[in-house]
Amino acid sequence: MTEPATRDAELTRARILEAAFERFVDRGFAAVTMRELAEASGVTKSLIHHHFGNKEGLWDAVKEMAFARYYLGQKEELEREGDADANLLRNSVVLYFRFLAENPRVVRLFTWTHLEGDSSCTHMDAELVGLGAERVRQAQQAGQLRDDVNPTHVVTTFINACTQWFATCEHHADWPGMGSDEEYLDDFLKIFMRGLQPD
Amino acid sequence: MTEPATRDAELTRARILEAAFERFVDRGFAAVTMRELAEASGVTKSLIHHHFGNKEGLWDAVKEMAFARYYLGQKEELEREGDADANLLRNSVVLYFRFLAENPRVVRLFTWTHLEGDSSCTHMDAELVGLGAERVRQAQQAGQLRDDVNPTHVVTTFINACTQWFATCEHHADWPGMGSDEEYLDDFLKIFMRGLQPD
DNA sequence: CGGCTAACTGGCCGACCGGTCAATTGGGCG
DNA sequence: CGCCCAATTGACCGGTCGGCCAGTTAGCCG
Repeated sequence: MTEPATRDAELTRARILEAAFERFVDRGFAAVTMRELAEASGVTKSLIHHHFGNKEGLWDAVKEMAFARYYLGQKEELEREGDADANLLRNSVVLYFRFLAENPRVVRLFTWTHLEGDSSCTHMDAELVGLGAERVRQAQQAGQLRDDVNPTHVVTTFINACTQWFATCEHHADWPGMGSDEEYLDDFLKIFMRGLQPD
Repeated sequence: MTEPATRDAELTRARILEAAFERFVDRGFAAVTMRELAEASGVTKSLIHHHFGNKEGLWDAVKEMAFARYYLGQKEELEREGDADANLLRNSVVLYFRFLAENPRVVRLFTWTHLEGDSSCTHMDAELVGLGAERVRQAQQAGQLRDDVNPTHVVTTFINACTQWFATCEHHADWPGMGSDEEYLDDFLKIFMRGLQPD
């Protein structure tokens, strides 16, 4: 990286955060060293301690930053929508799937976070799922979706099906019979949307 | 742990593997030390090196053991079945879901493995999914399932929906609106099975 | 201009890491 | 019994870890 012409604490923090985000998400908290992060962000190890306290503090800051980006993006999409009908649900699935496709690091970040039992994103996630579930509930009451399933489970089902797809995509990329991202999405939507049609 | 009365290489290996499995799966490869594993399995660090070469060798052996258990169990279930109809698919979902519920460490093992980009289980997984997809294809040809979806995607969809549920279960255990394992499974099956009904 | 504070550096520390090696022990086999 | 080899031990190694601290530098404000 190019050196900053002048001292800028905010810029320095951002550069450290970006380098740490990449590496923590790619290889995991324990496998990344402070020395490596210092070199990658063009500062000294001591400076990272100065700004973030210790390694855990840096990791927390990385997660907070990434979660905030994710949360704001998702919430914006959720609130942009109009009437709660079947098409809205379909659209939400597509948007979520596309978001994950374009932000593979987010999937990995959530995976690491869940593995280490960190619950710092629980409330954020709960709120987003709650908003989605409310839309499903409205569509159920409008007779647009079958109403004998828990709206929260509807949202969770498609989140799970999308998230796990990208969590394992390198793994099954070239299996026989496995299609592309878009083909999987199409087939999932066929099953999911017909499975939710009212009687 | 109690000490072995007599020297038994096979038993020693098994005890090391078990202690390593627990800890690697709970906290990840990089966060576990050889010293800790030695103490936990009641042997010296040198003995672990004697039996498994180095830390990576032990991790590989742990994965190999766990994958073999998983693979044999799943294959047995897949081959026990009778005619390929809709009910068989439903039953496969239930069996897979129950297996993950009873073996939460397996979910974590796969998650770690995927995160670190290890493809050692790719062929095993591909074979199991292939077997399942073949059953789906048979049911499609028998007119028991809709035939305008890729059979591999059908299997992948339910695997993803089940796996990710358990990968995040601690995370959403007490969210408002979220039901129990069985309630989620019921709702997923409602959506999934109706979504796959032939026209 | 001068001083104060925060940004930033380099060197150092004790702890602990994975791994090695020579020595010891014990069980099985001729 | 006595040999032999694998199982097992404990001491030790060089390297690296996260963190600390005393000192330096640059911008900002009065």
